[in-house]
Amino acid sequence: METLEKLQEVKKCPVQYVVAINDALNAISGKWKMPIIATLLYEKKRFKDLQENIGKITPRMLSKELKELELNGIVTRTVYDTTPVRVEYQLTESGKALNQLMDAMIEWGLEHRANTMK
Amino acid sequence: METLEKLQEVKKCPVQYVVAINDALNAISGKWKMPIIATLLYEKKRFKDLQENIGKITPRMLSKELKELELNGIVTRTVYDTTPVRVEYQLTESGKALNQLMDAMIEWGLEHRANTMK
DNA sequence: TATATTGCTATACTTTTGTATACCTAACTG
DNA sequence: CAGTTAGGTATACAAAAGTATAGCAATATA
Repeated sequence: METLEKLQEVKKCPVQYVVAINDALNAISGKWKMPIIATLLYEKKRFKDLQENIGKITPRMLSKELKELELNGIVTRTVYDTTPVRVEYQLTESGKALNQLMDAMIEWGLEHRANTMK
Repeated sequence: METLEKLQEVKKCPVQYVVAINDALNAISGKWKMPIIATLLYEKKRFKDLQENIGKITPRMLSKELKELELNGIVTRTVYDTTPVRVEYQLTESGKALNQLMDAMIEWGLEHRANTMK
């Protein structure tokens, strides 16, 4: 019986699902990833634009987060060979698809507030 | 033009949405919340059951996380006045509803792996 | 009486995450 | 030629998150 339960659990949650959830968490966790992604959902932006849009973020954090997002395939960084150089950040397909995930979070969040207030 | 853009942004993302996303992030962020919630999705459990199911979590972390989850309305804690006392943890409606959010994360995660491998 | 189990808490520590402040290069602006 | 802008980096530090280890009260079990 115990073994059966374990088997059912395994059936319900294969390893790739765990990995998938982990990837998603890595994509959105932390203080600044959501603001950055949300800003880029609207349109691609330059470093300074992001800084101004987001507000209190330090250049160090913005730089660090953008690097991580790029490494994780959420954002692409394009350097234009103009003078002065322009650097543009935009969401990849995966990055844009986070929109759906944000919707699911909003849905849950609103419902949760409704639940806990009643 | 700039002001218009700002207005559009506000329209697209009202404050309650930001709050909702924040609530969702608080519910699922960190190393242990997902494992705990996933375990409880299956059925309500006692402290020791959770410890055994999850594996390497220390009692300190489990205790801390459960308290936080309870405070945030994700989990309820019930003490049965038996000898010895039994304490059972189970998901609230909001807690159970995180299932949908997990599905969205899995969907995104799988698609993301497919994207980045191609 | 000695040991085990449940449901934790206490203390001290390490690691990760985020902040503050200053600075750099290359170009352009007045 | 001093100051500004873009796109950052370097260094030091503070705060948050997580780990390791020990212990405790109340019962139950051998």
